Amino acid sequence: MTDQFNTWQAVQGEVLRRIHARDWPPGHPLPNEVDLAAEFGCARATVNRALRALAEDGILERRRKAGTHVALHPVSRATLDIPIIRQEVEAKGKTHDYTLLLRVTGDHPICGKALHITALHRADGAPFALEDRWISLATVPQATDQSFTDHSANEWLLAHVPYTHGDIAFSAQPAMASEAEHLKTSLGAPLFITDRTTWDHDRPVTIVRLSYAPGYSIRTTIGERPYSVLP
Amino acid sequence: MTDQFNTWQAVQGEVLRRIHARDWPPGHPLPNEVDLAAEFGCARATVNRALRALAEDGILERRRKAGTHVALHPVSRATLDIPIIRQEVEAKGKTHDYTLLLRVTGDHPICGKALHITALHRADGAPFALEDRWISLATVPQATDQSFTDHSANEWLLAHVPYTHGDIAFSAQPAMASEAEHLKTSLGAPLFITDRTTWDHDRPVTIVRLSYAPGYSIRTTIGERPYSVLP
DNA sequence: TGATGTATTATGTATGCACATATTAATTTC
DNA sequence: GAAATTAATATGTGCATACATAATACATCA
Repeated sequence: MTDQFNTWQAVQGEVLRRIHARDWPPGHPLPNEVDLAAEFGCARATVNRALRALAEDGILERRRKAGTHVALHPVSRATLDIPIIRQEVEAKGKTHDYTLLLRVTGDHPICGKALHITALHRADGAPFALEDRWISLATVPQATDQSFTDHSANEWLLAHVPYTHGDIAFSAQPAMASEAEHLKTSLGAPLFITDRTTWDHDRPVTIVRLSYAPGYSIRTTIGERPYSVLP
Repeated sequence: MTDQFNTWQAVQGEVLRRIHARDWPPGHPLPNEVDLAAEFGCARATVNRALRALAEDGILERRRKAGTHVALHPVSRATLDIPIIRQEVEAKGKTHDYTLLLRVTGDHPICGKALHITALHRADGAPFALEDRWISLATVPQATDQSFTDHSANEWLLAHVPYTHGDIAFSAQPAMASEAEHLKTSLGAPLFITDRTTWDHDRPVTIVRLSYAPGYSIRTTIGERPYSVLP
């Protein structure tokens, strides 16, 4: 016990320091929790807390009995916060504006009988994103009562309809005629697209495609963590 | 204590169930940890573990003294795993192939004196992604000794050079002349772009732009979690 | 030799307790 | 009445202990 590291952040900082200093290079096994706890002069639970957090970030790999190793290929694990569009626009210091373009009922291969909505989001008056959404009426019958003229379906759904899980895909697609028209860009211009499907257990809730105006990007960070909290 | 929920997963499942069932709608306060522990018949630490995990996922918001509330706008929090390109290609069941196109030294506004590398990644022979990279020679002098003809800089850096943090941006950009040529697509075609910068403390390590061939998308899921692990 | 069962081991997690800390609410002071 | 002080409270975290569980390593047996 050369030093005292008695908070889990301090332990985590010291482990990170050793990894960065290449005392423990990629693939290298760490001492077991009991030994580390003895060395750091803290409880095993504290070491566990620190190592578990690092494993969740993809920096360490842990297997029962096999022990803890520094990840061989430390996949950059980034956390994306996907806000509602109004918040996204307002976070840029611009005013959000919303126009409903279409609201009809129709059939969708996944949603079944569904409300089909198209809307345009603007930031300071300029086109920001085009929303093309299907809301399953089997799962969300109360959507029929909503006009979606004042507030976006995005926001109303989050606040009033629960979901258990979903999936998102990001891609780059050429602007189709309707997209080019509403986003005031040229046909075939590169658009950043997000396709999202959300479910409540096994029932589809909504399927939405957001086409962002040219110049849009999403940003995030990797490995940003309190570093080396010395005791 | 109506029922016994003595694992943190069981507690988490029950809390999620109540949120989804709208017993606790968005913005609603939860009972404090002591009361929940009494109700669930478990230790407070177990409740804490469950609620902390939900807060990390953005489902709950917790503040000391103020208590725990169901998130008002449960921002979809998605975790992206950004693998090295070889793994990404091989995960699709294709064979990865790599060609170094350029390797010169030059100056970069952020990296300073740097190694400039351009390379093409292929999947089953078809262009997959174009890599345009600067490696700071002040931070990574040993890069000079690497030819980068056999293995990608991507992989070598991860295995041999530590970094503490970085940032990533995703966007859609029209193909420039060199991109169109190497990715065998037309000028101005929509490309999915990732720009990444990594740092070791305050020193830049590498700056890389990956331009993916048309049709590429990244996918992830939200809220995918073991649900309702009953006791 | 090869398959199978068993012991060992490192992590995973529950418990009860204690104290730390942030933040709100109440109270006092000017 | 406003500002500063104090008290109350919910979460945050540490510790020691115990047992659970997964996975490896070893021994056993056909």
